[in-house]
Amino acid sequence: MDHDVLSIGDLARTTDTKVETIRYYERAGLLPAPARTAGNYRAYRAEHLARLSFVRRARDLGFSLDHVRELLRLADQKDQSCAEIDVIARLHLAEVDRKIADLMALGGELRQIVGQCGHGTVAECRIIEALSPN
Amino acid sequence: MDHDVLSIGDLARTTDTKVETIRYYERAGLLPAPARTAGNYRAYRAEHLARLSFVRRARDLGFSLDHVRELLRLADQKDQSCAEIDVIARLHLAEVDRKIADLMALGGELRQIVGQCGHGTVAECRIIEALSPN
DNA sequence: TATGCACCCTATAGCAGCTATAGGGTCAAG
DNA sequence: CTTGACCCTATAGCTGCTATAGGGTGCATA
Repeated sequence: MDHDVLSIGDLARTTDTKVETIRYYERAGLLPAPARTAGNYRAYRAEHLARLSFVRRARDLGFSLDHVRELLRLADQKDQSCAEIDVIARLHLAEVDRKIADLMALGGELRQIVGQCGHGTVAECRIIEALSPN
Repeated sequence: MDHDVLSIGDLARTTDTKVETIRYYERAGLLPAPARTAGNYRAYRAEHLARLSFVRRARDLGFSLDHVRELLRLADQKDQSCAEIDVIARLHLAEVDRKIADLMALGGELRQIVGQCGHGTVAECRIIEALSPN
């Protein structure tokens, strides 16, 4: 009947996160430890839901847990400049772009290798040849 | 004076691989355990060098250790069809393409978010806003 | 001969970011 | 009063290495 209290399972369903992951985030310092019920169950409130949603969204955007921790800390200082937030986001974007470039180069090489396969025996396989030294 | 025997350090230098990684590959079943010297040092030969080079090349192309193990096994059956090799390579290529697509979508979102930053206070920060629920 | 140094050995723990297990306790419904 | 869904902690596992600790080997030099 406690309408503004959420169990860990409620929170998991609402944010599409596994229960174990939520407990892991707590241990990792991404979520504050909530109050406990008489039976030692975690009792979450709206603020926890907001915070977990923030974490999930940042994770979906590929930020590392370290970056998420930083972003959370900065987000709490409402009167400070958002310069540091901008830096983190730009750094992350640069890394994403770098990863894309790496994967595209790799994909190009792979496509070339795969395209040469003559579907014969292993002895004449161009893929194996491409992987072999000399 | 043993000219066709390589120490683990030699192999490491030649293939640009860390010594620990070579030992790890042996434990992981990617490299056969080589003969040992009187002093219990690993004594590698040309065949090990070739095999490690193959592994490195496959890893550079992003194949998982499981896939590399499979490729090694298949590469040894010279008279079999190379169909399975082709399947592994194509599967991997598909995964690379999928990752690129994911990262591009993510990069697009990030670029939009970063572009909106007005460089004011955290309270008005569009990045934080974009990460926050509601 | 001693000693220093680069190299080698094993075993084990650590990294990210979870996920899965074991072995229990809680709580509401039937 | 038992069943079943949920919750708890602690710990181990995953990938692909990398890094330590605590030793042994082998060669050159003082």
